[in-house]
Amino acid sequence: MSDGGAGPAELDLRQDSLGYAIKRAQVRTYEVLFATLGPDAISPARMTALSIIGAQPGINQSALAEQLRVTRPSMVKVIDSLEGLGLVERRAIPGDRRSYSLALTEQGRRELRDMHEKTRQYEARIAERLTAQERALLISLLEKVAVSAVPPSAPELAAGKAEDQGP
Amino acid sequence: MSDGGAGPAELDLRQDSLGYAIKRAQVRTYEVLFATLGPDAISPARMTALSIIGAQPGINQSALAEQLRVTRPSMVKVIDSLEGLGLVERRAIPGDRRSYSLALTEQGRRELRDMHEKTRQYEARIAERLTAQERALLISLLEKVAVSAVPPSAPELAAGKAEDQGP
DNA sequence: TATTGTTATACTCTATAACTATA
DNA sequence: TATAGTTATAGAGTATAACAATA
Repeated sequence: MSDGGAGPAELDLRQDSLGYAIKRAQVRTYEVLFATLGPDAISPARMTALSIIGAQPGINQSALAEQLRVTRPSMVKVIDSLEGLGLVERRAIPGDRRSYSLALTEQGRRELRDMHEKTRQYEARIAERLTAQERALLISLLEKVAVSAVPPSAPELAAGKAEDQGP
Repeated sequence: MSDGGAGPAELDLRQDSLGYAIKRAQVRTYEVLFATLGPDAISPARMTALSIIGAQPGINQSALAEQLRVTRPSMVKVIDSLEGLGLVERRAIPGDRRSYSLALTEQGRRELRDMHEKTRQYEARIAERLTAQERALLISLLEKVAVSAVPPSAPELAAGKAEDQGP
């Protein structure tokens, strides 16, 4: 084959690929998310951080970093920005002066409620072609993928390429 | 609520969220992908570019950029790196000296075949908890999400935050 | 004029390594 | 010694703007 082709579609990596189907859906949902939230929205990782702090007030940065799957240094910047926006507070903990207790400010709670309303629209849009049953089924099937086993030594290998967990 | 909490889990953005379920599954599949491919693998975007060039030999950079959903300047770097690795060639087109005809080299074809074998393992791993029927169902449901309508003016708003399309 | 590819530049996000303070 | 947070630095990936060559 002198034209540089690799032959028929057998070698098309996108053909019958669950991984590709997930990635494509995720890219599209992010397009819808950004369009729904508007240009001034905080990033998905920040949204999730805000949501976790709201749901688990008092959590510290290390535990939050673990849940978001980012490193501690990366977490610092996220909290810095959320604090700079007046959405989150670092509060001193009486018993342990090494760490902070993270908490939402009043403005943070307002922002979270507003985000919750906007993400309801977003959720409706990305599921517009699904019945309620299909949507629930899709979520449960995705859960099964999300708990698939990572091969040995995977965390290390994947370390440099990880992505944050976002809505 | 003086502890900074936002109330009960109603405001947990990750609760009953299709968007979050998709993102979580995608993050996990990438962990498995990187672990399966090993540390020296080319990036998912490069893999997809290679696959598209293999399936559509002669495609030019602009058309490829469109399929990968990246800008032309970004495409230049991807092709530069694939050419630097000896996997892809820019060939002159007799009729139009503005653009190149992209084609795989022999090494590029070998690389693509090798990637195809590795991604088979990867696909098996991420689907390990699914039956064949569930896997097919999941893909078809994800397709419905991937074609969900982007709200008005979405492409512009999402432009600065887009991600590449990967396997 | 429109299209293709390129360069220059900058931004966001993430990581690793080394450090300080505290336990 | 171990843990929490921080700083400094670097790398990958993406974008926009401006430009040259060609159609």
